[in-house]
Amino acid sequence: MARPDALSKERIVEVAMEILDAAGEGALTFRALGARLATGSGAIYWHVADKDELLAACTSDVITRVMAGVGATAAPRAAIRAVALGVFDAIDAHPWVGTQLSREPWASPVLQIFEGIGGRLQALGVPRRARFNAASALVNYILGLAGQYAAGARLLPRGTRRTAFLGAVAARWAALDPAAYPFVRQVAPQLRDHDDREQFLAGIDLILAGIRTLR
Amino acid sequence: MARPDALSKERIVEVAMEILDAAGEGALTFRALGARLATGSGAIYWHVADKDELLAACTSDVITRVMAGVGATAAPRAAIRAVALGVFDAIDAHPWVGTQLSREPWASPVLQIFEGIGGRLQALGVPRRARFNAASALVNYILGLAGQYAAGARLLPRGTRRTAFLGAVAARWAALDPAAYPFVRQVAPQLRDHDDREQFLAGIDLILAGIRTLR
DNA sequence: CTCGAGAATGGAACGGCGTTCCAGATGTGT
DNA sequence: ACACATCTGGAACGCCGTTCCATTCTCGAG
Repeated sequence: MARPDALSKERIVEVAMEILDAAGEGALTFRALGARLATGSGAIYWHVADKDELLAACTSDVITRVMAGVGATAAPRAAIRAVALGVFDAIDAHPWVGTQLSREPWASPVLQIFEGIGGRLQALGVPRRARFNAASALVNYILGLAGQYAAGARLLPRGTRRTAFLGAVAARWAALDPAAYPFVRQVAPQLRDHDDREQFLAGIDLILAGIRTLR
Repeated sequence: MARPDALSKERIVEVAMEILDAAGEGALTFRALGARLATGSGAIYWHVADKDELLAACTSDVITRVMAGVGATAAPRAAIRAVALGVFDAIDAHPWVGTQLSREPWASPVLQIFEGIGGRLQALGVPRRARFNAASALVNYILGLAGQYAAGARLLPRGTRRTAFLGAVAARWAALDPAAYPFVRQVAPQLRDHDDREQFLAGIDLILAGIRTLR
């Protein structure tokens, strides 16, 4: 043991995240990983059970850091917003995290988010019975965005300006059948100009406003 | 043309849905499809561009039927709930729809849902400027559930009782570190006994309550 | 009625994937 | 120094989506 170039789960996860960030989810294969680590794919399996475990470890890494960053924000409303924004920013920086969160919602990262949000609901004055539903609603909303954002990243030709992309989609929306899609046509201009992060936060605030009516 | 056993996109989609419903997303391959249709995989490509298009066609089929079923429900709040529940029930019956919705949120089925919800917001008294965000929040929430439900279906050994499964997860939640997961431990019993559909609807109502504060 | 062109078919072949297998290298305790 | 467990790396397996192409089928023009 203890060769200087030794393989380890940590090193594998580290390189896997580099590949994911640099080239997207499709580029992470055990062969690519082996090449980057100058080894064969078989060696990797000594440290990692399978691809699912590897992706879970990568995701856990990111989300654990996010939750640590939120720390002990005092005000419960601010803390919930901080958790949500932390997750949003993590997905923005690493779109593959979005895929993973919505693909394995029973895994530890989602549980951490659930705890981070649910734990502040009592302080918000939410009655005990309603807390489970309230926390689920917030987490569901976050996971919905996670999947959507990851899908967008999958679609975007690497490096495409997001504004150009939104403009193209907005144009397609505006060209829809007015009889079948009046609402979509109406909001097409807002799609072109909207800010994802702001809209995400507006949704969180909407749910928080709904939660306040439970008191 | 017009042989009695002729292949067609409709027939392919129909059989694909049978496979998806009977054996899950993993079982849908062009080879399996070819076997069921008594043809080779090459013939299928004459009618369908690729697997993505095939899955999109299957999903579109399901969601179009859902939206038609909702029809012209008069009261806007009831209509929004009907759309949401229709989507929920469709995913419950065909979990692969959940995967597909959250994997391709820019595609037509999600747009139909978006229109079906957004179109009623004006009648609900939501100010014009807030409608885009409100509709997005509801759709995001629905897509979050979609992904989660599909993930659950992927995990469940075919035919496992859902209650047994929930009991097992609840037990795992109850066994977590009390210092790190106080909230999750607290709600574990509620997870065991909760009804997915009710909880989903409670989330919709929570967001609708939040939307009402916008008036 | 014939027959050629386009539509449609089906099965072989390609490249790539996750995963398994195993012969060998490497470092450690005795 | 030697046996042994740990660890490595590359070949091989069985799938997958997709492409390719020789063949069959259908129908309208001559």
